[in-house]
Amino acid sequence: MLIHYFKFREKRQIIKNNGNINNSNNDKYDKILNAAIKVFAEQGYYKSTISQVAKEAGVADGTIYIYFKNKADILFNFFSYKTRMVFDRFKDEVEKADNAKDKLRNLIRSHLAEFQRDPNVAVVFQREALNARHIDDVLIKDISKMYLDILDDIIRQGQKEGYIRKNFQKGLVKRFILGAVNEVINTWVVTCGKYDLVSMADPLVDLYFNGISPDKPVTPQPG
Amino acid sequence: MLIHYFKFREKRQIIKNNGNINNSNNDKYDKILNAAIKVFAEQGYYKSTISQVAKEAGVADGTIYIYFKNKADILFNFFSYKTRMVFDRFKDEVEKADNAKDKLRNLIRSHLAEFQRDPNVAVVFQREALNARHIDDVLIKDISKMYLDILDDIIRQGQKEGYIRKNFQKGLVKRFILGAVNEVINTWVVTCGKYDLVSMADPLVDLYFNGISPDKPVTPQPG
Amino acid sequence: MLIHYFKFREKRQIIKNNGNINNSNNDKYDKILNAAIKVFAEQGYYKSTISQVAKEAGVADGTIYIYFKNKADILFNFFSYKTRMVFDRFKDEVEKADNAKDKLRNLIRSHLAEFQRDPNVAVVFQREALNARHIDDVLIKDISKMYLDILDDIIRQGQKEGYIRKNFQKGLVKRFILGAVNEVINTWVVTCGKYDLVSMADPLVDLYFNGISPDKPVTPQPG
Amino acid sequence: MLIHYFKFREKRQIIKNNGNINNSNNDKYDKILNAAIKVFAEQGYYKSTISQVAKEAGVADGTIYIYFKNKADILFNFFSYKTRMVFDRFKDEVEKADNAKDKLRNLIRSHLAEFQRDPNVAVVFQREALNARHIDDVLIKDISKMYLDILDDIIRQGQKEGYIRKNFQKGLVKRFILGAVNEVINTWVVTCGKYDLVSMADPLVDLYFNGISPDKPVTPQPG
DNA sequence: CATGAATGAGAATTCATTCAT
DNA sequence: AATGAATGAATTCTCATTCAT
Repeated sequence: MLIHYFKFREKRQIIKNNGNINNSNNDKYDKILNAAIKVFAEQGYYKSTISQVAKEAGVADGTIYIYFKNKADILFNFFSYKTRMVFDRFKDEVEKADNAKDKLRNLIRSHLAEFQRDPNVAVVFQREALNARHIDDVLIKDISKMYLDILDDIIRQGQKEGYIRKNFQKGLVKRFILGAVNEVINTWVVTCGKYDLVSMADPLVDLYFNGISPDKPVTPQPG
Repeated sequence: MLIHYFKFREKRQIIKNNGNINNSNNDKYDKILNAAIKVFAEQGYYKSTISQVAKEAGVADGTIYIYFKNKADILFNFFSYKTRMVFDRFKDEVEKADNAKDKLRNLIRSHLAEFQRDPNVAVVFQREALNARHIDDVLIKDISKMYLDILDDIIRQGQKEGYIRKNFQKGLVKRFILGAVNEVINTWVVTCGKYDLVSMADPLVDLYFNGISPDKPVTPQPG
Repeated sequence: MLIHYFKFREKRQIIKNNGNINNSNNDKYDKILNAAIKVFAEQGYYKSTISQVAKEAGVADGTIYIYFKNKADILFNFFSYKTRMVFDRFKDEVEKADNAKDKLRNLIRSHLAEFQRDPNVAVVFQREALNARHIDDVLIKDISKMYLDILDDIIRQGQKEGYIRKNFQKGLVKRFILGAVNEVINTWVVTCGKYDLVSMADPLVDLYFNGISPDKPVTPQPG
Repeated sequence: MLIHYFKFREKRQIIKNNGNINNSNNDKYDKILNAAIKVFAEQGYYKSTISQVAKEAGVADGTIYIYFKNKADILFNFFSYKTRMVFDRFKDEVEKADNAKDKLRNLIRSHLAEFQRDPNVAVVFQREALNARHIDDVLIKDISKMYLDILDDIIRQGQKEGYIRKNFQKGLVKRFILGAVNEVINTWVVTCGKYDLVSMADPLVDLYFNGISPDKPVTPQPG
């Protein structure tokens, strides 16, 4: 599926790049993708119809099939195009910090900020990524891995630096971190964005590092 | 919606209880529900068809409509009947412990054990609960709340006992705990249950309490 | 179809007469038929279900198939058994009068009285007879003919007696009379029996005989 | 329901009017409606299936749902679109005459002519209007009322002019007139249009005005 | 005879996708 | 490229009828 996708993507790249900068084709691609995200966010992927997406995008039903292979391909493009962009931004933010602690803080902050900035993307990502994960979609696993790889680097660095202890399975810690952010986002989404999501970043990072215990018994542990 | 459900449930109770112990009606209700869970787990709710569920259950398509109002009602019954049972068991396990630390450990353990015991239930619950949450389903919110209420009690008790610090938003901590277990379960589900899920309980609880920091306050130690 | 029916009827006669006077089988046949009439009257034949009829009759769904070949057969029995009884009573009433004028009045009176007495029978008869007529059902045509034959006799006698003029197609006059009563009944049915139907008999017969003209120019016409 | 209908109709008007004179959209709407009328006439509304209508119209099943909301809506459109047209023609014909007698004659003539011209319309109208009347359909009652209102005007005028006597319930007379035409049409329909329906108009109107009595008051004359 | 759970053929309806314009 | 009417496969759901108990 992924291979097929990239073949297809290639073709689209041609479409997308075959002209001037204010490429109107590219515009339409984005218009449809954004419309789809909105509709998918509101109704879920399966309950959404191509007609609804077309209407939201202000194009004819048939036009969608010029820019996307089929309905599933819209979701596919969402994950690869949209989220890849987002994850790249995460990486950039992480790079800006020096130590693991600040890197993790930056990751969580930009993660929450990104999803707060575009709740529809948040909804679709959170919901459909989970679906796709269970259905075993190569692309999704790829994308999940991107995030986990960022975390991996941070943890490794943190352990070197002594900010992070070493006596645990790294895999578990990554789930622990990712799961908590996701749940915070999901809850925020369900409340329809009633509070400031980014303000959750610091308390959350605090919990990551120090847990819920009041204060730790200080037994010295060499780094 | 919940009220409607209970009215309907009542009717089914009559069917389910009107006979001997080897009640074949009850059998069929369970047979269909379990078949549905299996099919839903494999394909997702929307891609699953009634015919597939019927075939899996070894009954005719029409038979399903004797025991369930419609396709959605199967999911509805799954959440209320199946998960209510599960959550009651969680509560029982929690009760068995005295202090908050042990209670949380018991909760996480039984949670992981339960889902390891029946991975299909796990898959459907994790995936469709999230879907339903975004679509605002009263029942699902009810069920989510049950879990969060258990956590609430534990945290409150832990704060009294001194096991848990007080300087945080309780809401955030609950997400922090729930999100991490969920992610651990999801990951396990995606690997098709290749490792022992329950063994994750203790390390996870350790992370909840102590976080990822080493046990003593450290000064950054360049690697 | 009619032949088939009588074969079937025969079998039922056996059922109906195979015992004591308070034959409980016969009771059940009537109970179902009456329940069906009520349900059909409320919802129409096609929208009514066997389950509804069974519930109304206080029997199990399957029991209906002991007394009736299938759903259509219930309607069939309604027309043959119920309406045949009614039409026999019409004939009796007509016989009680001597001259054509009184005979027609008696017919119309008993017709309206009968339908007023049992509105459900009226509804089903009026509605389904028309349906059946267009679908060309032998039995229905038979029954319609019974009524028209009564009318035929009356008109013939009236013409002999000089009460009824001769210069018209008899067929048309019969439609003219039957159509008017039917419409009066239908209107009454639609108003849910809000007024006294029988009181319409005399004015209607007056219209049959004298029409809507104020008074006729008297040109002598030898009988 | 009527309101809902007009909202829907509006949408269709857009479809129907958005083009050239040989509007193929309009064609298809008519093609389906006429096909439906034919199929409904042959089998009755409930026994007819969408597939049959589609086949008769030479379109795919799904196409029907572009032009009609659902199966019931086809019947609905038949009554409002087709019969409204017919009734307007009735009114026009009535207007052409001066006195009540001629007006009634024109009404009956055009009524019979119209139904003779298109027997399928006649069948469906006669049968389904009756069904709908018992089920209480706003539109049908509306349409029935249109006819009764025309009659009302004629009777009122006739009473002023002296053509029609005054000593009766107007409601009854209207049923009397309508019922007779309907029955004449129904009988003609059942015979599959074997004779000339319009030729029944004059004798029928004669019966309306003069009834079945001979032209002078008679003393019973034993046959 | 009576029951009513089970059946499965059949109907309405939806909607992704195509293709002539 | 863009359109949107048309398509028909696929799905849900109903309900007359059967048959084991």
